[in-house]
Amino acid sequence: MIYSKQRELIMDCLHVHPSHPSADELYALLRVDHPGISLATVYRNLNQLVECGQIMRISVPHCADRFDAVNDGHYHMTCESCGHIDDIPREAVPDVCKAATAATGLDIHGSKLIFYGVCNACKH
Amino acid sequence: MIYSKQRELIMDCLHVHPSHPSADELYALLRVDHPGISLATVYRNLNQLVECGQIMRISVPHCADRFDAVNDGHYHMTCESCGHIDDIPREAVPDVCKAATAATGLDIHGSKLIFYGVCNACKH
DNA sequence: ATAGGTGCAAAGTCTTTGCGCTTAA
DNA sequence: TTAAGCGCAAAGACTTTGCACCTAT
Repeated sequence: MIYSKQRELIMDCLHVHPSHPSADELYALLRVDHPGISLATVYRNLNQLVECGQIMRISVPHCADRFDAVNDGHYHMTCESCGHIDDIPREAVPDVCKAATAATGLDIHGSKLIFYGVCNACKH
Repeated sequence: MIYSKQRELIMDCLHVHPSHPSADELYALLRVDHPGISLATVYRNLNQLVECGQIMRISVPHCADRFDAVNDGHYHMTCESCGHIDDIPREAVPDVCKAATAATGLDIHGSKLIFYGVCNACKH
């Protein structure tokens, strides 16, 4: 993967905004300082960065994908009230793949897990 | 929810085809015997049936939703090779919500979990 | 030099919605 | 009778892609 200024900007932006922005939100953020950047470029680079493991894709059914610069296998909870996404550490969740493999004998390679709930800000 | 012939047909079709069809696949199946049915009706009824808990929606990121007439909280594995969806019994997987709630103190209401792997037919 | 990246606009996929007509209760 | 459902076609949300130009190596 050869260097590109745009990819660096996207990576930086994700680091500065750990709020799990969507491609669109990222695009809006980037355009402030780089009005020439294109939404297609944002999508293309996000896909590349996910592909090579530098970032993490958060797929919430029926919502735009969100992205996380921290790719350490942690999980996420989406707030049903405000849409905010909380991080849930990896250690908080048992290894479902291992369990399902042991119980079924299936050849399971991975899984996607997303939690739904109410964030602390909305609870109060 | 008042009775509708179309909804009954959709429900029947889902029972006859436990292969977790998508709205489109269901539409194609239904049209064989009921050429007048509309795709919008299929979508509307599937949403209603999910809403009232009669069927289960299977959301695989970046794929059309699939539907399962058996709504007992079991899980699914999508085959990375052929797209086939295997059932994984509820008991095969630990209660991730309880674990995550205990570990984080967050107010977690539910979760979506999908497995990726290779089905037995493709493995051989 | 050339493989890969970019911006733009168009297209693609899946799903929902507005509307006038039909049907269950 | 009237609230709910239907079929149709149009629109919506999100994402990808084709193309001509640009840039890193």
